[in-house]
Amino acid sequence: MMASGVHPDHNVFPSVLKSSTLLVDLRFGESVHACIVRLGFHLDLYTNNALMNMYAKFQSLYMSTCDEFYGLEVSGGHKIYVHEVLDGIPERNGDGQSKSVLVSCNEPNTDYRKHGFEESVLGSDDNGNLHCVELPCSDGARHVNEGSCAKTNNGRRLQMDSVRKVFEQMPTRDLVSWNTVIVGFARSGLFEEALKMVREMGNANLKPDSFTLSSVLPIFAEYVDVIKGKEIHGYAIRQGLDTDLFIGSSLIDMYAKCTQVEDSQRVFGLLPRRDGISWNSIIAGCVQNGMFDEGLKFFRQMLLAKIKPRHVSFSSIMPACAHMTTLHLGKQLHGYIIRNGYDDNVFIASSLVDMYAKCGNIRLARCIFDKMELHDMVSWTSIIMGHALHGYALDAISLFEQMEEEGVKANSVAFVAALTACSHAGLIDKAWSYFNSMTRNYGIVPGLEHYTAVADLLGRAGKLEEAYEFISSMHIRPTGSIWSTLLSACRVHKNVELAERVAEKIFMTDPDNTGAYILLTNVYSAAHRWKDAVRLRIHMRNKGLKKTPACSWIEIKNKVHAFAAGDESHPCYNKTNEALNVLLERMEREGYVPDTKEVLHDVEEEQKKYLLHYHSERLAIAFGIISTPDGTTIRVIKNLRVCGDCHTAIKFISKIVHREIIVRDNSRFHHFKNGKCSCGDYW
DNA sequence: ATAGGGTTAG
Repeated sequence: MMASGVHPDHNVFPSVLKSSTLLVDLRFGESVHACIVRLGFHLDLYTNNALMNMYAKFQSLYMSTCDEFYGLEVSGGHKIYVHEVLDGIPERNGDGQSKSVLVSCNEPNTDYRKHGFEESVLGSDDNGNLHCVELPCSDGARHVNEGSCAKTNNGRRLQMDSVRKVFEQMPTRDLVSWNTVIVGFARSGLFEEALKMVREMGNANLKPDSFTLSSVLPIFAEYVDVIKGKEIHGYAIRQGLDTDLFIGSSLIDMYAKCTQVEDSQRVFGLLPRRDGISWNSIIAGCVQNGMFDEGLKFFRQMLLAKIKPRHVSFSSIMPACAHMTTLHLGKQLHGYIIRNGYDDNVFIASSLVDMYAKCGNIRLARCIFDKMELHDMVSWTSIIMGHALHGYALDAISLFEQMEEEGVKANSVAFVAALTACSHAGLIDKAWSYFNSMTRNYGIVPGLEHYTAVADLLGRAGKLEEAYEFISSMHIRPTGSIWSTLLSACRVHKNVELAERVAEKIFMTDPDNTGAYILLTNVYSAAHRWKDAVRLRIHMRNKGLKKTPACSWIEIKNKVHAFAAGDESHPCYNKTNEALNVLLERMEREGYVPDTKEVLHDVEEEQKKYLLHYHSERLAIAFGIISTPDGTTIRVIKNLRVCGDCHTAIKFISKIVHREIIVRDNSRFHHFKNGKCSCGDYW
């Protein structure tokens, strides 16, 4: 059209700009922008709105490829967002050891010095929300590394500056103009600037509409600020917008991210109409809050409502299968995923890798991982954690190294996986090197998970005092759960004195911790301190604390079977029992001597043997053996730690029946084959 | 010309 000499009118440019947006062609868009200015259409409302939309889309596209955009997690659920590295600001010390960075935090009045930044050199900027602080770049720079800043600097803000410039030179602005800018800021993580625009919009006598609200709500979801989120909800109700489909799903998501799933459900229940996204918001909301059954229930209801699951639905629901270790469900979903051609999606593939690993099939997990075209940090982390979970520490470590070679930068979760691998294999030196490198070179602040992995490792390796010191010197308050890992190590290494000290720590914050009582009782029994063991049992009974019976599950032909010691309700109980007796006889002939030390002393020795032998995992294994004569792998899911005697017993069983037996306890899978376990005697 | 939901963590 231009070549033929016809002059474009103001209707042309919005379409052309939309094309450059969809073609992801920034340079073309910029030349169209030049053309607009040259022809004098830069005062046209629609054209300007389209221009801003284009620049904002490029900005969010850039942000979605930039992992560091979310910034740094600091304690208490807060995050520091690194916005950009400022050039041209004189370094205070002049020794090249610091860099000025623009940051903000979702916690007001943050003392950045606490998080490894030097004191603020400029204070807040004119927005009142961004802070210019100095980042020491020496070895002491624990919280940000230069790489993340440099990457951030390349694209961050540049396109949003263009949006702002267009916005400022507009003669008139309508709701769409404001909404476009607000969405742009919100999706680029410049939350405070987005909120500031909402306030200014009110000053310009424009009322936020459904577009505004559904763009602003995700900010409060990210901030985990349910108070502000509720204010928006209230405003939506007053405007009669609370049943809007878009606002509805952002409300569901906001409440769920603030752990108030009941409110999510209420909002969902009041929606007059539901599409795939509203369904997915409620499903994801349940799953993210650990309500797996509820999530599955909604997933089924969605299918019944004839809403076709979208690819997002699968990555939302898969973690439910992973956590509940329902392999048959996961497999069914996998089938659906393949039939719909969703299997090339990174989110879905990663969730499948995780699901198969958690359900005990690391080979399939690896197979899916190897078939993926692109590996991102999450898929790497899933497969590393999978190998760690199965005790294949060396594979996990070599995968971690491969990840780094391919230029994928580890984040704090990836380090949890690496440290967990080390912990399960007793690789102390390797673990320390990861831990130190993480804090020094990656700027990651160790969280509870990292500390737990290291403490667990030290404990398992018998370095009990060192573990005690390590936990005591953490920069965050130790929780009952991290002390529990040490208590359990005290049981393994039979250290009564330390066990008492550790249990004391646990009871200080959680006097009703049943697990801790049981562990301590076991320690006393193993040390023949019967009186103490009994005293503790009586104390527990007086407090009304009951031991939850150990339970094991096994999946045979798509059906889950549960076994608990002393529970005779399974239809095949008698046959299972018989099989177990035959097994015990053969085991004893092979040299198995039951370790009855931790069983209560007031039981006859012969009876102790049987109490031990009718442990839930052995019932499940016996059932697995008689139900699958074809010799396939037996996979048992157990809800407690596999104790020392179980470990020995299952080794014998695997040798006698010549089968691979995989047993999962709370923390990992043990692979038994030919009388050996993948984790050796190091359990 | 503008809007909402997803994968990894003892």
